[in-house]
Amino acid sequence: MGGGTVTGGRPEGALPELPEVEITRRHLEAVLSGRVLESLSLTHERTARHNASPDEVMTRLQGRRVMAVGRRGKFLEITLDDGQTMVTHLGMSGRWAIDADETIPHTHFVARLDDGRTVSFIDPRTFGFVAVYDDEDLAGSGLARVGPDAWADPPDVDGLAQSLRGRTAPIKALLLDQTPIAGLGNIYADEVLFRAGIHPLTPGGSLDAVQLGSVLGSVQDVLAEAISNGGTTLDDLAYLLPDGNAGENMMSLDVYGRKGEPCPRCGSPISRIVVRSRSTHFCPTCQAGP
DNA sequence: AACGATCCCTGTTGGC
DNA sequence: TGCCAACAGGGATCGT
Repeated sequence: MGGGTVTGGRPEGALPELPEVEITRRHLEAVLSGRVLESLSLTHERTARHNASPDEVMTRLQGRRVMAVGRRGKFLEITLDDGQTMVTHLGMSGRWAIDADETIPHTHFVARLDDGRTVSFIDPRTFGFVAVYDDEDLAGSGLARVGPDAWADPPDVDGLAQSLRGRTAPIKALLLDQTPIAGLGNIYADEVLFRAGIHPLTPGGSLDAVQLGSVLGSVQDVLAEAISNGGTTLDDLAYLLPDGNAGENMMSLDVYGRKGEPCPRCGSPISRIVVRSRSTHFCPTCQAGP
């Protein structure tokens, strides 16, 4: 067990990426849509860091009705009835829980709804946040810099080619950048490149149309599988779905966290390198070097 | 502009 | 056994 550590060559911990955020969105949508936020409790300064203070967040949310729960990349956008938007990001260790025990450690935010239910934000490492924006705030926020959603609004080959043109950074780094395509994190970026047969250090701008098509197809395959499996829980104490269950996608990971294990396609030992300070797993045979 | 480095943060672990 | 440095990573920010 453990958060973000390596044991026996297998990293553990929670890494909320697009599938985990999408599953969270669906749960929150079911509970929040049409409901009024009656009472708020935001008890951690850092969780409110995108606003002036926790008090400001609570005041601006108080009494608002939820109109819609959307998602772009790994950001959740909760549209309110007065034109404001509540934006939340799970960071590394954040999760939303429904009707949870409010004494769970690292519970930084609780909203009680007009039907008596509650939604809680639990985030040990506080990389996540809860923010309230008006339109002007939103335009200057991190959400405004996020590119097309990898699942709901994926770019086509020409669009991706255009955003990668001339880029010399490794494709792994560009997949994590959230600008060319939004929603992939460290796990699924590695899985996508494995399925596409592309070495993670390949300069992004050097990929041809066939390779970009393969990347985009792999993105859809990897995300569809992860969502249908309920997301990836690497650690039964870390990432949990809002209903408290664990995702079952870990068994479907081909390369992430499998350094030294045989490639599921060719049997070569999986390699681990570091790209942009992020652990990167690939098959040296199936993903020939740049 | 593009790219890389640095920082934030905490639970867990491996080394001593 | 116990202490503690090292490690994991998304996004913001800054320097080159």
